[in-house]
Amino acid sequence: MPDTRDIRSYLEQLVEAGARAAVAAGDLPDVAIPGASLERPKDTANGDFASTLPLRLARAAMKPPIEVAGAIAKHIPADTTIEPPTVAPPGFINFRLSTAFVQAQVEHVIRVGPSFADIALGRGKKAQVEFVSANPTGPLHVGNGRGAAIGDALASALGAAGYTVEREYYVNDAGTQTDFFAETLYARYQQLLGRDVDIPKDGYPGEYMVELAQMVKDEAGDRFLMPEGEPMPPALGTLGIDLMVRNIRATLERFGVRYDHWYSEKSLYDPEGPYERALSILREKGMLVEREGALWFTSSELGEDKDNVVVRSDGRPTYYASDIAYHWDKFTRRGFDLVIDVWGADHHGHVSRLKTATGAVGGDPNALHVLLYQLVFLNRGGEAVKIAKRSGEFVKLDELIDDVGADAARFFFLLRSPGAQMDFDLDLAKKQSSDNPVFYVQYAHARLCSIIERAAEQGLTPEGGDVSKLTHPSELALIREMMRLTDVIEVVATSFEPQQLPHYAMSLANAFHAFNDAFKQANDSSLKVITEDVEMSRARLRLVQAARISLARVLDLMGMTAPEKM
RNA sequence: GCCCCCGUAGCUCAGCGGAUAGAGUGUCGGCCUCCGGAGCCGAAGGCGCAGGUUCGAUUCCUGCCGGGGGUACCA
Repeated sequence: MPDTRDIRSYLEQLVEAGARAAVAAGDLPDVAIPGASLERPKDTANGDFASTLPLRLARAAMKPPIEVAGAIAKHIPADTTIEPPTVAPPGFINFRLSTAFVQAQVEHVIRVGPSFADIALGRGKKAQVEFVSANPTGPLHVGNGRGAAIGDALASALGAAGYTVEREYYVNDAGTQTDFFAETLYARYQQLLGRDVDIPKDGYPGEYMVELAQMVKDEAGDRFLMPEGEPMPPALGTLGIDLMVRNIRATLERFGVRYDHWYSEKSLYDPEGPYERALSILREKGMLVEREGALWFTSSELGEDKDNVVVRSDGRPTYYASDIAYHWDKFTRRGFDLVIDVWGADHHGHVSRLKTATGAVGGDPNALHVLLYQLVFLNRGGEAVKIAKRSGEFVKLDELIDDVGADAARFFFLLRSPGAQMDFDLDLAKKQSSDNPVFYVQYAHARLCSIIERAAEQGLTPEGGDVSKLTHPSELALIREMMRLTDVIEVVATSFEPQQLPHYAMSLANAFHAFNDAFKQANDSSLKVITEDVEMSRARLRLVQAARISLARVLDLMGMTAPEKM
């Protein structure tokens, strides 16, 4: 007997068996069967699953699709998991799961508990999701929050899909921007100590740099102050980066994101490290040439629109070189089977050449997925707010968390597909905080908990409940909605677009609310979970328990809390 | 110029080759002697334009028109 996890493939086998039997019986000409083509009808009136195989087969079989459907349906073996399949124009074969099968899924959910809806898609494979990875030259802004919500949920979904997943933050603690950051910090630091200096032209004008300088001064006094005209002490830059990374890490923890690795860009340049290894591979392949004093990767020979500099004329490696080394490390040294980089859309010009270079140093470009999320346009009551980091004016992720909370912010970010630009009205987000859809979902979870608690006060528990008593349409609809989580996880883990999660969560919460209020609609108190009928109550409590498990699972995948009370 | 993303309900967005295009919010109309109304039920309202592929296109392809982003020896 299949369960929620494998019902789809089970039905596919039934369809294919039916098609083969139809051919064997002479009801269909001997044509190639392209697979069951099973999908979920939008309208539940058409059943739980539908096969469009007849529509695809019609031409080759030289019969109208509806006749093909009839021929196949006739030969689909009788089975306890489904009702007899029906045929619908223009040529669908519709399947409705048997009530007994649907009811049995309540027990399935309770049995597997927190791992409900896990699938085997990525079993035995290692996946890495790298996300946020903002330069540690300033606090995280709202746009970084979108990347954090997307990357973390994606990692969770991949985990549910069977992958061994690592979350990684790539810390840009080397390179040009780091130098500008250090010089700005030193300028601010000198200003605090009474020196009349300007911050560098390409530096970071934000007010937070003054606060950072103040922190340094508080801790170290004037220890980093050099005589006028002398260069700044390198240790100050390192300290500044460390403080910033700590700040970023704290923000992400407030946001509910935990990384497995914080990968230092600087470490790429260790002796015999990824940088040396990756560049030597390119050199051996004859893909590095010197021109105009710089070292170029001849990427145009691999189909890129131009060559790209990997080592500047002053001898320092470019960001591109770092990324080549970094991705060599991901694939060759660490052996990930699937690598996902979550980037802001402003980096999109970099995608193609990164894939090309990754392939050139021995990685698998097809296993590298760069997920671009479009920028977040902030406004306050309709007036645009710039988030350009270097102008110094941006809204911090911390402020957003203060305003609307981590759960609401995450839910909101996930709701939009990464590829769509999103408007975020900060005033509205604050105002809406009580009727934000996030509360709708969490409220459903809290009520599920409170029903179980209320029942327990009356000595009622789900134990021993007989799920075959669950026959009301709202009960069966709720179970069917729970079962759909398996599909959702598969879609997210293969499309890498996590917006399905919040949409599903709302749908599941709605199915619960409808179930929970059914007695009001029908004006029939015997439809309540807790009624005089003890056996009925136990059965419904069993359903409530399973629904709670399902809803908690989606919330967890989205990185949100599942409150027992609100 | 070239490249990428997006034009779906008043607004913010799902839907990614199938049967009557969905949700939230907003508007209108119902439902509390209720296990928490932060709820439920119902109504009105939409695929930028033009071709093409297909049995079938909101979905894939081409062009056009809008909006945004990229096109550094920045990251």
